[in-house]
Amino acid sequence: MKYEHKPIEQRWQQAWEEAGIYHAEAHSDKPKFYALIEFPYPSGQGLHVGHPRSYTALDIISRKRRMQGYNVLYPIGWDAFGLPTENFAIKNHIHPIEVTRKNVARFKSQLQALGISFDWSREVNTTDPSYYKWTQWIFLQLYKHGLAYKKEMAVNWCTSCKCVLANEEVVNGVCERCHSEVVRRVKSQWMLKITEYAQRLIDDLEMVDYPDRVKAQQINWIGRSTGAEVDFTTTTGDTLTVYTTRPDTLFGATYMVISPEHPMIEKLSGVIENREEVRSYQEAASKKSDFERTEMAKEKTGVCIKGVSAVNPVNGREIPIFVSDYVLVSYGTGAIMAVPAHDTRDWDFAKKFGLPIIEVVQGGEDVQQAAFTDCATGVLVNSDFLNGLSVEKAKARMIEELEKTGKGRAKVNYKLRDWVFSRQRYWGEPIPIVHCPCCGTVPLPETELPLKLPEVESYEPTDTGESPLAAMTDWVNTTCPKCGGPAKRETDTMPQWAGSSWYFLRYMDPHNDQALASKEALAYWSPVDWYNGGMEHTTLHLLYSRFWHKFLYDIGVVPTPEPYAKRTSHGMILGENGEKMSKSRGNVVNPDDIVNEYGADTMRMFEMFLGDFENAAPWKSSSIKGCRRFIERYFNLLSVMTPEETIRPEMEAVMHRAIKKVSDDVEGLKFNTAIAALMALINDLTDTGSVTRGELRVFTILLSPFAPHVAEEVWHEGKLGEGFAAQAPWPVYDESKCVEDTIEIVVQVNGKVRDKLTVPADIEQAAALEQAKKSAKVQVFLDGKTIVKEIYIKGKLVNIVVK
RNA sequence: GCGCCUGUGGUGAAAUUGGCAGACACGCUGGAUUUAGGUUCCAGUCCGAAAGGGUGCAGGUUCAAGUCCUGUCAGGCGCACCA
Repeated sequence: MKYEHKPIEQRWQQAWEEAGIYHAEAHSDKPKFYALIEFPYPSGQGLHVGHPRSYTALDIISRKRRMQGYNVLYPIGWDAFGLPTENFAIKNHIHPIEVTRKNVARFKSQLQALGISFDWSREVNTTDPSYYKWTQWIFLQLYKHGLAYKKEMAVNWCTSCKCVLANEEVVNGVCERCHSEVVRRVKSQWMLKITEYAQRLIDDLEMVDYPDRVKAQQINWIGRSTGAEVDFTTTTGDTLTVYTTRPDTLFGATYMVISPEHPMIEKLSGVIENREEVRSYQEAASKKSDFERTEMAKEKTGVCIKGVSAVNPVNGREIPIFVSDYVLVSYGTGAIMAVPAHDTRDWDFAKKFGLPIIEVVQGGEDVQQAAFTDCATGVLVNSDFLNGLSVEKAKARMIEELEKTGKGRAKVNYKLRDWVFSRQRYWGEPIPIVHCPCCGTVPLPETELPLKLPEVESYEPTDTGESPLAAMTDWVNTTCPKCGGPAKRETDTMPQWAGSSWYFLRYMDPHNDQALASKEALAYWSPVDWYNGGMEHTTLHLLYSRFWHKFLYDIGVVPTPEPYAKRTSHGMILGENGEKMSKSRGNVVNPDDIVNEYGADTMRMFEMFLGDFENAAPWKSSSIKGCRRFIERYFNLLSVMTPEETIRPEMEAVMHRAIKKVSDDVEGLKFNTAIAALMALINDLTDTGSVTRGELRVFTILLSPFAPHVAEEVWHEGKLGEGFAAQAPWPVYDESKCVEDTIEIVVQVNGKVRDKLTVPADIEQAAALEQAKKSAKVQVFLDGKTIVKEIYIKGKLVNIVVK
């Protein structure tokens, strides 16, 4: 019988579906296991080879868990709102609903062809009104708790998408999605107060099992810093508050800098002598894109504000105030005290404008030549009561002094900004808010959810910065839920991150129309036990959803403070040339071609065998054959199977070791070495020319999470057991059977291998050494030398050190 | 600048965490089966005749280092005028 993947894979996919064996049970006495992968955006390109890497990995885990007696939830859905769909729809004059429906159908068939054991009965779609009803509901709760607010502010505006972007979506000054220029625009935007959760988002990382690199990146992004706010008075009698992480250097402040957007400029415009100069600088700064403004190593620019100066609160010294765009309005107080001796940016600025540089921390080179920024070794000088203190102590002492005199206070700051939550596009969740001329901003009553997107012909983005929904007057004009008078709907929609911030909750109870999920379902399934996804979402989706979940926890909707107990991250699959796969590079591989030619089982094995799951791995088409060959060799075992139900004694140790190796490696995401172990095992089995039914049964179970279709076929053809292979109990290894009676140990002389001995596995030091010294090969190197030291590592080696 | 990761045969990679470097696979070489081979099977395959030498480079710790420490080079990822 020849291995033919197509009929085998079709047959079992259908049989599993009909039997519904991958459906999670709503109630069960079994322990629960919730495995989650990042649900895909159903793009027009279809499935990418990167998708199956993640999906197959957790499929293997999920299948193993089922076989270990867990009630497993491994769901799938569609993160289907988003710009590519909308743009495609506009270009081709097809409604986004229709585009989405088609793309979903394609993705679905592609995923089903891979034999991923998703529970398709719980499929969700973020664009489904019965789904986004609850996205809108969560928004209303955020609004009611003061965490959603509308604010006029400078935002990132993508010139191509014609839409605002969150800070997280701007990469190197360009749009993360389309790589077009991002400029600053002042707009009224809906914001979510993620900053309110900054500290908890850091602290609670302690409660979860995430890779260190993920935690580090989130902590970095949140960017906590500790320091002090210091109040400077101005010669006009106003207060200018700055934030600094180096209050110890306050005596070295020789000038101040405020950002071009700082409100003080407006306030003091009457006394500023060089108003025009300042104003034109402000204008120039506002025209710059984020990229221009933050470009590295650029020349500092600025203007000295004439007619007003600041007074250093600790020494009464009067110092000039500058306006410069190297100070950001969005961080701290938008104003700084400049200590050029100990800050490189201030130093650059001071040098350019000829400002004094006063050393207050000793220990570096000449501060006139370069700023000395090392906090660890310096000692304070020129600083009155701080003189002689270490930087660390001086910081504490200064804060104490400031608090005592009321001129400042300890302060913690975060780089994290609030989340810009509105988008000026059609294909997103409408924000359920009404603007009433009498009542102001009015939330839609929950009973009116979902607020559906209007079905219209045209939804092109506008250049004016208004959402396309604004043009749909029938929809926009409404009545105020509060006073009943005429009012207008909010026309911005939510970003794509909205629907994905809570989708894992919906899977727990996907058809509930009373709540986003029932209390019972949430209590049973929470938290997600294992979430695998890409590193690229670390400071986007992963952070956003942790924020939403914490909020939902606070208002009593969900039972756990963290959504995901364990997070792992797969590496990217690169093109065969080692570069990122992309159309322009011409190195894209279509997963359909592999599935057609070699079969889903080979495709799955191959992607898992590629390399370390957590690191990037280049595609290597030549090794697909190796996986296919392995599956064929396995399939052919059927023809040499003998009817014995037992495992032959000489196979016992290799068998148990393979069970242990595969079981452990799967848990540690070491799929490549788990497969290597299966390959080694089949080599051992085929060396003997035959296999017993008992051996083939164990092998089939071990293989089935990786290559479920062929395993199922062999299970039935070989009559290896009742029911499906996919439901067979996972084998348990016997530690005592993993070891052979005799082992080989290495004998080294001075660290060099000189002989290998076959000895009883439990041999003790004295016996091992004695036998080692008897070896003729070893004696050559001992001859005429004195033994200085003898080392014995049990079961491994003997090392004799001679002189 | 800050944070993180990687560097091992011709190739993708392993190495029980300090104990035989190169498992497993691809490729290649030779042989067998076959009318044929882009099939299957068997043998070989880090370099070197050997002694020996080999994990980006230079040191160090250790009986023993791919693994630990110091320095350095190269590549990648994230953040970045965050005071």
